[in-house]
Amino acid sequence: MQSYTEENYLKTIYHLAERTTNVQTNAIAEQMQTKPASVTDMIKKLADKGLVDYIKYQGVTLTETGKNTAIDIVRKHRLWEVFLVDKLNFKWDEVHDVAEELEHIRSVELIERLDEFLGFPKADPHGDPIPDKNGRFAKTQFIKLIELKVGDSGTITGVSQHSSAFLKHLEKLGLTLGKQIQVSDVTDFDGSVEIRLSDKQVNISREVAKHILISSNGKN
Amino acid sequence: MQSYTEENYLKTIYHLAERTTNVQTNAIAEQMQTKPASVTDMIKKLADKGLVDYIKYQGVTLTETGKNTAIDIVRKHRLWEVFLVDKLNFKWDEVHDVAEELEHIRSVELIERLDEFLGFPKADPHGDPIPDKNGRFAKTQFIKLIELKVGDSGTITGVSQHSSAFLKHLEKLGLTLGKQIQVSDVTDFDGSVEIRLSDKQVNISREVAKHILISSNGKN
DNA sequence: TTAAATTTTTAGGTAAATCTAAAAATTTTT
DNA sequence: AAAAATTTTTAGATTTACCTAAAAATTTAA
Ligand SMILES: [Mn+2]
Ligand SMILES: [Mn+2]
Ligand SMILES: [Mn+2]
Ligand SMILES: [Mn+2]
Repeated sequence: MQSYTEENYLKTIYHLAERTTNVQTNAIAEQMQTKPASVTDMIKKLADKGLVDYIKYQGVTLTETGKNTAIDIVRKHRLWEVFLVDKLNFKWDEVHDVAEELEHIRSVELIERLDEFLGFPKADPHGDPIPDKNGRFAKTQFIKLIELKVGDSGTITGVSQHSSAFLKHLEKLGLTLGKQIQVSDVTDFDGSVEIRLSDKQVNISREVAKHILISSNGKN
Repeated sequence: MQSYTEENYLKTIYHLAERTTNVQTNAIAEQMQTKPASVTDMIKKLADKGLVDYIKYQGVTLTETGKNTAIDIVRKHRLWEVFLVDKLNFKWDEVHDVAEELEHIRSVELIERLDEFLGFPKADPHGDPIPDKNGRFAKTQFIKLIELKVGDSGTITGVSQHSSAFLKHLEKLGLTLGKQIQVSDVTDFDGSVEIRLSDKQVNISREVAKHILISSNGKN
């Protein structure tokens, strides 16, 4: 049984490992809003518990057990987010912090029943896949909107930035999950992207386009 | 902002104060499954924070702030219990431990929306009243079943014992909330009570009868 | 291939919530 | 009103999760 803190470290390491091969102390510290020295302390503890493999100065990797634990927390986080949005009418930009607390509630029964109550959802409100109770989930194949060429089209299926400001911005532009889009132009001046939606046309900065994930309908 | 531990202490003191006027260190220790020395430490801290009034060797009482905080936790505990039973199909004997964790989730918005989602319930699965968002709730007037005389009837509206064993026992006997009962006999030998239900007759020990709460339909 | 910059670890400490053992205060019993 | 029993507090430690400052290792740049 892990403390909330240990669980948060495992989750952070898991997410960092999705992007980089070897996860560095400083990266963990930044993510956890703590100091590198504290991270080193915790890594040693997690290593003692067999949750991470650790060689001094070489970063960490999750062990099988550690990875399973992390995935379980991710599962809980995402299921609670679905609950908050689908059942309690929260907006997609309001759920993260509460889910951050709820994910630590320890009851296998609770999560299985919640999953069922929600209809075994496959993705959370941000398009992220929800692992099933055995920790399995499809590795979704997204393309960043920024990578599309003029004329390409697809469906918004996720975001790679969960800040409230970003999500609110997308909402205002009508760029929400499930929306069908087509890139109609890329501005020479600043690289901003012109998007055609079913009913309107919007312009988004490169920065925004980087964090919108598209499931492509192939080239057009 | 209080820690989970502080919240649990406040809630325990609140519940003990419902029964006794001055709440003793040892009583808190027993309830919290900890040592009296630890309780003294925590009481001092709560007193420093203005959540309890404390005079050495004289026990504690909650301040207005302390009491409001405690009631808020009780509200959350009971709302989550309703959620677990009504929405996730938990039995009334399965919800306590999970609610014990959920009650500490800190989000005013979450609880208000949960309350609404549940239809603003007035009582939890054990018949205990749920404070509204201003901390107000009707002080329910119960009679213990043990206090009824032969011939008296009423409705089961609560229990004063939340252990799984006790609740399972009641369930097996068909003595659940809302059931109409009449005392048909009190056994001379062991004081056990004979109860008439709509469809059957059951016998319960004095110990069980002490913990069933009845809203009386008056004498009969 | 040194020197400089960066990353990571170690050393030593703090605060919260516990504990045990022993002392002090209060209450109950003779 | 003593003595005995009970309750409560104090003293001194421990564990967890942090911290700062400084040392050590690694990586990058000159
Ligand atoms: Mn968290
Ligand atoms: Mn999410
Ligand atoms: Mn609790
Ligand atoms: Mn209850």
